[in-house]
Amino acid sequence: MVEAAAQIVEAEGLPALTMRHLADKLGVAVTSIYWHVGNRAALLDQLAARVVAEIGDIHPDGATPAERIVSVASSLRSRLLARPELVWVVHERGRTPAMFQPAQAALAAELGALGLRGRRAATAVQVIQAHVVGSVLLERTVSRSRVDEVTDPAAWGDQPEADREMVEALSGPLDHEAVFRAGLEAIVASLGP
Amino acid sequence: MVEAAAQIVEAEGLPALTMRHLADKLGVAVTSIYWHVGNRAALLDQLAARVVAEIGDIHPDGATPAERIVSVASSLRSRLLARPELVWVVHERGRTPAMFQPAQAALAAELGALGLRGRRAATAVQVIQAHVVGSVLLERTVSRSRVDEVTDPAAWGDQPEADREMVEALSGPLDHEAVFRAGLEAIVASLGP
DNA sequence: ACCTGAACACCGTTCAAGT
DNA sequence: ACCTGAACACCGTTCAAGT
Repeated sequence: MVEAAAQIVEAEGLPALTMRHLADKLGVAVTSIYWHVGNRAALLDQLAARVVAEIGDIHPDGATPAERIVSVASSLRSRLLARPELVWVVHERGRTPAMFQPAQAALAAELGALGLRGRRAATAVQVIQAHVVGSVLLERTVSRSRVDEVTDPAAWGDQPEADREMVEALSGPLDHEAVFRAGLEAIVASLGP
Repeated sequence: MVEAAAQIVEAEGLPALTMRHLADKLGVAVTSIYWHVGNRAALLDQLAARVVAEIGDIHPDGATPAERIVSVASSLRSRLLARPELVWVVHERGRTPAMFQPAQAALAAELGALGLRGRRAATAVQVIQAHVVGSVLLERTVSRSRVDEVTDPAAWGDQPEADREMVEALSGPLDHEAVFRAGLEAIVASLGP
């Protein structure tokens, strides 16, 4: 039942998850769903709980603290990218902090190994988290938008002295992986002594 | 009419913007709205266009390129934080790239002054943009969530060797401004020679 | 040119009724 | 314990009809 709901959300988007659509998929009357889950909000909460558990299953990898920080951030990123619609449900139900808590704990341990403590460590955890979230959101944003807008360098037209190669790099297909890595490296570099 | 819609969205949230609610506020029949704007999607597009124009009105300030980069990122951040619900409409209507384009152009100019060109400059623009977006999203996320979750250090309980002061800093009220500045400084520092 | 009410298909949800 | 159909209040939207 929750599984069927998850399939609908990931395949057709959250708006497609109507109680009637779900009932049809299960071959059951709409009202039967209410007996099992209460209502739509409760159903979304169960969906969110699943994703929170999945995303929270962190396994840091690497020989040094810096490598393990990159590892945690990278796997967090790829998991968020793998289930975008369900991650959105988590956010909408206000469970984002719970989803990120295990990654925060893992990052905290590595930052401690780097000698960072207290408020400085807490800030570093959040900077890394913001970078992961921001780059994932931008990557998803591009895939949502109309191509003619992302691709059209004409939007830069009123700046004649603009760097042509850069404009093209920002207008064409973006290298999200490179952006993610560059930002992460800058952050990790700032942590050192 | 678009103004009334904007007020509803910012004050009561996007779900509260129903055609009937808007008609009531305007003292008019529901169907009259359709004559003016077509349908709900078109109304949201007009709303989005307004916000895109507002957010896009960038005025870099500062004596050095680095200072002006910080200025652009900071004013972008505060504008996004000032109208969260309407910014969300922009995102949902796929106009996020248009909303950020002027900031990208301003950042590009400053990066050029720092000697960055081509793909490297394009990546830097996106890293900065991701940082702004990520920190804004996290700040908004916290205000949405149940307090007991954000505040409860017990979630860290299974890690006895955890840094107490850091856990408290991550559990209590967060200093979003500090996170924003720390990340931005790390990124800007990575741009130099 | 602008506004209206009636009507339609679609929502989430409740409830009494069945097995 | 589990499922059902009928019914309700709410959506967005269309359309013929008014001024």
